[in-house]
Amino acid sequence: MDGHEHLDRSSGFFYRETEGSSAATNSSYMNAHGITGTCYMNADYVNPVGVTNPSVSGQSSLLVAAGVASMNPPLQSAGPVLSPGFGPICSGPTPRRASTYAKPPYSYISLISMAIQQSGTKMLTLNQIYQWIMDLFPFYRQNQQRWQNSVRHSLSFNDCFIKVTRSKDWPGKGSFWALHPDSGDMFQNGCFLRRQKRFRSGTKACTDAQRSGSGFSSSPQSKQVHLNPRRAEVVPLQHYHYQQAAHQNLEPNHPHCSFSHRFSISSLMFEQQNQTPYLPVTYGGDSVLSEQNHPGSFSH
DNA sequence: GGGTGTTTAGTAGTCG
DNA sequence: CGACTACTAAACACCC
Repeated sequence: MDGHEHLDRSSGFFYRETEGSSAATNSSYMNAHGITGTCYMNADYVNPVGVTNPSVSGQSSLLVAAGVASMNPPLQSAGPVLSPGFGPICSGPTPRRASTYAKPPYSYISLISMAIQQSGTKMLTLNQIYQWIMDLFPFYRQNQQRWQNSVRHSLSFNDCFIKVTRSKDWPGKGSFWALHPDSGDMFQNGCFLRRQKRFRSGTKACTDAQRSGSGFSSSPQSKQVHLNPRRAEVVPLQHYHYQQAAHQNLEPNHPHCSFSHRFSISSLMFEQQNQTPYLPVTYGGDSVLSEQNHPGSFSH
């Protein structure tokens, strides 16, 4: 954190201290209650700066569905900041333009999960995850060393992420990272704001047999699988993820998910499939999604 | 050498 | 209040 920006994980709101305010953590909560600071809602997370490709609308719809952003964030609005379709979120006394980007209300685990899930191959390299996060959330274009360290830590530390090592036939830097097949119910109601429970590999029902025949061979003592690009091109795991997601918490009609949360991946997928084609955002010619079928071709 | 991956430690917020 | 979760920092090893 910057020491000036604070996330209220319970509400999903992000608070920014006014200039000159103390960096002490206590003051942030005074701000959160509207005493001295300004409350920003989701529409402030993504800024169109650097977005020049009109195809961004597709991604915008996805983000709006997630409650993340409008591509026209009310940075200069004088009244209460509105969340798209959800009414006033916070009515701080002196809303002011954000000098920097607000931190998204997602944990790193959420961000990584979203990046992986929305990728065509359901697995990304570390650098691809970095890029996805930075492309969607300008906040993360700063202090990269700090949050990228946290991302690496999250990938290693959390059992919900599995490392897919490259085969010798597929050389390159770094491994691919995928979601554990049984990690689908981590997020309450599919909401990415906060995990319902921590995924632990000890509870996993995914066996080596499930992975066998899919191009993956599992290392029994680690959360590592091996990718054989000749054999399966990760498609089976991809399907497995889709089915897992669709029939677990990601399905709006699932008994454990009686509503479609606006921060849920189901909302993202619904928007993507039924409203606006999910076109890649292009920054400097690099496409976030253009390499969906070519995970190894993503380079920056 | 830089990127990647692992691990440990400390701190803080959330939840039951 | 304790357990859990998340974030951050740091150190270290490995690999391309």
